Amino acid sequence: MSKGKYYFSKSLDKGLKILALFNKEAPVLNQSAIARTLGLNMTSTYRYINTLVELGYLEKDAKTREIRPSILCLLLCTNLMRATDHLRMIKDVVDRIHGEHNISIDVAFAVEDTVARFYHRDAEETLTYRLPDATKNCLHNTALGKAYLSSLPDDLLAEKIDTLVLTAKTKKTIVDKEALIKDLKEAKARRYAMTEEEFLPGLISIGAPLFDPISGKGVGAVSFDFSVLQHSAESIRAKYADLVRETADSLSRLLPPQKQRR
Amino acid sequence: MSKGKYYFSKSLDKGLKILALFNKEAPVLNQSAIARTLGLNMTSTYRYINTLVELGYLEKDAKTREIRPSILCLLLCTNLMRATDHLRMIKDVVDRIHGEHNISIDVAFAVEDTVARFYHRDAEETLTYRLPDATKNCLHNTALGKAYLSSLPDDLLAEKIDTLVLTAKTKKTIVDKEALIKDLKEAKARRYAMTEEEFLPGLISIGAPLFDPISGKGVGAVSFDFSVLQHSAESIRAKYADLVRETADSLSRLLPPQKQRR
DNA sequence: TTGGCATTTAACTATTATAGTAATCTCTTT
DNA sequence: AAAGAGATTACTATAATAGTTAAATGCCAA
Repeated sequence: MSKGKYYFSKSLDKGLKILALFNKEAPVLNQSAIARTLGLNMTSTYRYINTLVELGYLEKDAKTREIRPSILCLLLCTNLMRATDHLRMIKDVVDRIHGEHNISIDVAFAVEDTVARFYHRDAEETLTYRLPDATKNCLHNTALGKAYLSSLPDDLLAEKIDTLVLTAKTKKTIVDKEALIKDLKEAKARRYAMTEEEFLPGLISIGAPLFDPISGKGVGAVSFDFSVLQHSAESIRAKYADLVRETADSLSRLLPPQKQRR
Repeated sequence: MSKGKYYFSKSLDKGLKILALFNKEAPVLNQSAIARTLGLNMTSTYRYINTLVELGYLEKDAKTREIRPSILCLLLCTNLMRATDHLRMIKDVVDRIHGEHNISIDVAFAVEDTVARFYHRDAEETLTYRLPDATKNCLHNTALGKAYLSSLPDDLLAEKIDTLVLTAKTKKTIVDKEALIKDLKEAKARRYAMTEEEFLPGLISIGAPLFDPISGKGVGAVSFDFSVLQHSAESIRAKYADLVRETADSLSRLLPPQKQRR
């Protein structure tokens, strides 16, 4: 076993990778698909699936052999989600700002190449604590993503940008890496980022980064969203730049101290 | 390796057992507590925790060494919960009944000795899809629990009852096993169960069991809850017995086919 | 500061679990 | 009935883990 990975359980890794395959788009899978996706052979795949079935986290249709997360799995998830309940305080802050200013608000965290939306509030939305939509490929074209990127130190930013594929969601999306870096530098200087119809036509957003309260590292962002029909970019800057920065600061103070990677 | 467990990964089992330790009451744990609870030695505990930390599902406070589920873990949970989205249809049915009759409704599933409440709707409650409260020790004193028990075949019921501890939540709680069995037989015959202040003084509930649409096995229950101040047991029977049975039937039709255990 | 205590991490192998091949079984389709 | 795809089982060499022991680290009190 390689020295650095002496305290790493590959079996656990694989089992969790199987669980992580299930989502809204793939609520049901079969063994072959799992084996293929993870690059495992059928026997190992069978072993891990069987383990998860025996433990009750997955269930297998007796006839079709289709595999899906079970009710027990949901229970596990719920408990885990309850364990991170500090995040509910985020909701309270967002609700307050939303109530006072009647604006659409998003809070998201960056997890590897994904932006995980944690809380979202807008006009017709009355759900509470409706949970993350994970969106890939939006670091360069949303205020959330750009605010987060602007929080990174130069070396890490360069590294991230390097791996990004700047897909053009709209005509205004920034697709040139140099231009993006320039935009992010400006955002960093003024402590907020803006997107003007770079993600969706008609959508203007202003966002500020969230920082881990202990380490000071950027971990996510908060953004306010507006329609071009109601607001111009200039009026948004004038009216909301301070608010979005203050909101980001309030939220940052609520965050759980971030992980230490060994 | 014992023959029957040839296809069972102990490592995955242990890793998941660690994850399953976290909940609202225990949002943060340390290595010793985990080792103690699971009966693992420190090295193995360290290995699995370390694996989960490296994978990003847990995070460890650099100073205090406290361990907690991370944002990535929440993301996993959310995805898994989204995968079981058929359960959202349950919400729709419950909302409809709630809207038409303005009654408090609970839907729960039995998972081993636990009743996991899936959806709950009452007067002041406007949350959507607020997820399970797992409650132990309520099979004998709630309409949900009794309805579920009444759905079991005699042999399985006898087995369950055997392991139950009939704690007296109120003066009216049935604490005699023979009396409980008699009560459940009546419930089975009329296809609904009732509790009259057996769980909480002032609370009367009527519940009907949910059955897996394929196997026909009992998997949970739905109940309506009333206050003694507004309703008598007799009026509830007269008014809601049919409705609760029909609701249970509607919900049963929506359930995902249940797991097959090998 | 030092020493004592508790907790965490690391090194080290015997033991055990797992990977992967190949064989078998079980459906589905033709 | 035959062919084929997917799932399951048997079987071992190989790789991973358990558990012992030891070292490091952090914490607290003197």
